[in-house]
Amino acid sequence: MFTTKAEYGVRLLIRLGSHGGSHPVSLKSVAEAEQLPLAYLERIAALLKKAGLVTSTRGAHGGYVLARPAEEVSMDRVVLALEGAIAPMDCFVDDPGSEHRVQCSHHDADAQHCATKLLWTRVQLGVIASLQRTTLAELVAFATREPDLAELSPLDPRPS
Amino acid sequence: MFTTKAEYGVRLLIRLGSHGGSHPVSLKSVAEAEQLPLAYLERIAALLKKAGLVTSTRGAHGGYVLARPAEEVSMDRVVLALEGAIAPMDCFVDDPGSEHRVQCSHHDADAQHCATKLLWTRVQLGVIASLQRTTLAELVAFATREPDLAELSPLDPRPS
DNA sequence: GCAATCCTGACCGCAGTGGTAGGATTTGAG
DNA sequence: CTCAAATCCTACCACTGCGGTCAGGATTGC
Repeated sequence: MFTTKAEYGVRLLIRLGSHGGSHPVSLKSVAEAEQLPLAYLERIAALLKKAGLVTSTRGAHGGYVLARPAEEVSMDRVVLALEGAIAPMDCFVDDPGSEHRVQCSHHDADAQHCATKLLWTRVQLGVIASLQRTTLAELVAFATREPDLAELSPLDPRPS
Repeated sequence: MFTTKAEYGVRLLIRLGSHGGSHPVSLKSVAEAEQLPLAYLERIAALLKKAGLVTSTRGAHGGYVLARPAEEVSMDRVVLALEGAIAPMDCFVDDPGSEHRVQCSHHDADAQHCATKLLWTRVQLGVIASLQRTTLAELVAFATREPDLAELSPLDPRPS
């Protein structure tokens, strides 16, 4: 359904949200803490930047910072930026520009009363509603509590 | 997210539900009516039969019949039978036998407070809830009603 | 017997995912 | 000024799974 881009991208945002925000966070540190490949994470961060969810500063001691406070970041925009679309069926492209455009496999005039369209529309609304209800701040709070497993530095809960 | 197995399988069930149910419906007729490849549809029908959603009669004039009335068939069981799992993330396997078993990428004890787990759980519940609310009878009624009513308001979001 | 139909296994092209490689560019620190 | 740290960018690639085909076998009504 969703790919690892969404998984890794959300984890990256949680790391940025857990950080104070005074100075930027490098992808290298996130990749090491989350055990993710750095080169792959770079391309994921590019998606988030293109969507305006993060800002970047290049050069030494550069990195990424959340463009807006975590409370104002709802996960539907995040997943949309990372996955490109939120659609339960591949023939089901949600074009935000126009109204609800649906390219069903029932391509012709038959598509007007395509019954599966009704089903996938409900599923899509269910997914988007679940994502909209969740903010990044909520996930950050969930990730940083229960500090018994990471007492010394709650931002760096590496075991071993 | 979902594959064409779900799309084709649901359409097959709608065809079976639209039929009276007196005598079985052959896959060949459904394949021609829906413009689907017969050999592929056969394997999809096997999934529905294995899940106990349809019954089959072999031989000449054989075919498939709904195992239960369409009102008692909720779409979550249908999609589960066709897709094998309803999970927003590949590391997210819903095992109905035990409790919520989650194999997150944070594999070890760290998975206890894995923040993405919270997000994907909500999405999964949203999808399953949307599917559970929809019955096959509802889709059959939507598919068999007059087309002129559908053409007037194709975006008609009436929940009825 | 024969045709229709369900059933089964093997096979296969293709697109996308997940990841790598290699570099180019910008910037702070010494 | 130089170097290292970091973001950027493009191309490349192995692998998996999807969508589909093919061939054949098993079962039944006429």
